[in-house]
Amino acid sequence: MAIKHALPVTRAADFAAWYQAVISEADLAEESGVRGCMVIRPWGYGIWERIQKLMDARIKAAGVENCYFPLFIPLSFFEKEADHVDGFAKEMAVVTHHRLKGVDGKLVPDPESKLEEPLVVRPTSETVIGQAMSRWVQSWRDLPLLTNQWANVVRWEMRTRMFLRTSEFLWQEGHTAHADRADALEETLRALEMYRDFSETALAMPVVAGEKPENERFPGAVATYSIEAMMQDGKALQAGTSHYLGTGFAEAANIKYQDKEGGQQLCHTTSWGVSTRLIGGVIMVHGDDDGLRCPPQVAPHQIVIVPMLRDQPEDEAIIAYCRDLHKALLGQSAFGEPVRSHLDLKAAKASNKRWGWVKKGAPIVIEVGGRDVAGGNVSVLRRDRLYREDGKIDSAILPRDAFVAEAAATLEAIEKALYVDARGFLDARIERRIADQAALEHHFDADKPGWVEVNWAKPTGAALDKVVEWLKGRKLTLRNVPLDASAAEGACIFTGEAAVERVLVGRSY
RNA sequence: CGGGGAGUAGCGCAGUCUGGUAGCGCGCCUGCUUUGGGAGCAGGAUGUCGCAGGUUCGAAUCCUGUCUCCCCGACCA
Repeated sequence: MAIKHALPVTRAADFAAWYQAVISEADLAEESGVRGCMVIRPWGYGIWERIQKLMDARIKAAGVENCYFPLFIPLSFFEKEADHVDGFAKEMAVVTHHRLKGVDGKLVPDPESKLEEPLVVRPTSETVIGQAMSRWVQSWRDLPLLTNQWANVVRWEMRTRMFLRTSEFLWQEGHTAHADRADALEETLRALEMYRDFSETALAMPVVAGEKPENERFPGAVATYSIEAMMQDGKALQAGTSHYLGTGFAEAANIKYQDKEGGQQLCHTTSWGVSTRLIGGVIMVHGDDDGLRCPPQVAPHQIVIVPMLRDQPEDEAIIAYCRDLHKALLGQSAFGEPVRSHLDLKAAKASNKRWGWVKKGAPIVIEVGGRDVAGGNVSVLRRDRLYREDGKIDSAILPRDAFVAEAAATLEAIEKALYVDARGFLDARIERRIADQAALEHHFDADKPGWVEVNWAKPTGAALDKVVEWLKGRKLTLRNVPLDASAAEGACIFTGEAAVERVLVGRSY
């Protein structure tokens, strides 16, 4: 008998529709009525708050300090860095007036209130932070300058998708200034490694860290690095980026320091960020046909207790038993933090509550009925393995005390199981033996083909454009050059020249 | 931004061609029954038909404009 899943559409039937179903059925986010902008609901925002908390701790541990910079950036700041302008000019929201006026019952911008200089809503903050850095950095003793901000940014995207590409999104942007190239590059790679570790540890989402090819660089950057995660449809998602900006932004914003010899030197700057896009990645890496499977470290509630109430006198005893269980769980510690237990006392039918938490992806759902109370047991549902082999719900009856004692270890086991599954999926779908373009093209005819790692000569300029054009015709993109790839041997798959490194090719979001 | 599709109750839809004052399923509310579970029966509530104009005695329906969403493309840290 076919399993009756909680979602109206399966991944296999329609991956894009499934993705949207998870977001809506798990109450992660919804449409806002504003083009490209979403309302992030408590469960979705709760995941973001967990991401913030864990990432912020890592950022601070690296000696980076949080600040806050303005949402509005004067147009003139942007004009100073040519590549940066080119990169973002097409997608900026611009504020031109500061007052409205009633005309025929409608509110319109008051022509009298036109701004001398338009303000753009930040798409990223290199320019305005650079402005501050130029004041903060005077001497070599002020370096390195390590700052970060948690903020919203706006990019007027042509095509938006919940969490993956929204006009407004939430992120953190680290901005640092250094005395020389080596120090700045080290910071760039430190941030990249921080993202790799965070993604794989906290989100159980395996990634490939590497350097982006020239055509994929951040506008104005000298080098861009990324972590790339593989979604269950085989597409790549750029889940985090880190840029070495050279001295371009320092030049534009006049970030200079006096060195030990008394000379004036330009700083080398970096910037790096991860965003609410990570949540889209978690959905497409861990979700299944019953909804989200939320990694325990970022689950707002790790264990949800659902009392099986029947409007009968024994309900009181069940609730008391659940409260006691809830309290015992809160006293446990998993991943070095108190366990996040939630007692669901909402006046809804127990079975509906259970399926609601399954769809939201709560790692462990506990059901407690009269018989459990009598026997001192709990009924345990692990979200990472919902069904038994026969297709029935895999609900285990365990002694209460044993469950409590094992709860933290179980959460850690779930986190690990999610990672192992996703890692297996990723590793099985990186093809490294393809040596010519015909085979490359053929490979992507398959279902969920994943990525291909090939030799290439790292062409630049027009030669690179030609490669990118060829790939584009097949809906393919260059993802990154993995830092841990083996050395290239032989000819470039695209140009036939001697290969210098290995690059990942795949479809992407 | 170009091509295509769509907006009617919380959700999914019918009704639109052929204008006559809004309906179905699920969900929701109430009651009864049921009880290791995604229940059954009965009754009930919920809509300025995306928004704004226009045509008309009369508009969910016809016309114009506009907003939002989905798919494809272009674009895209």
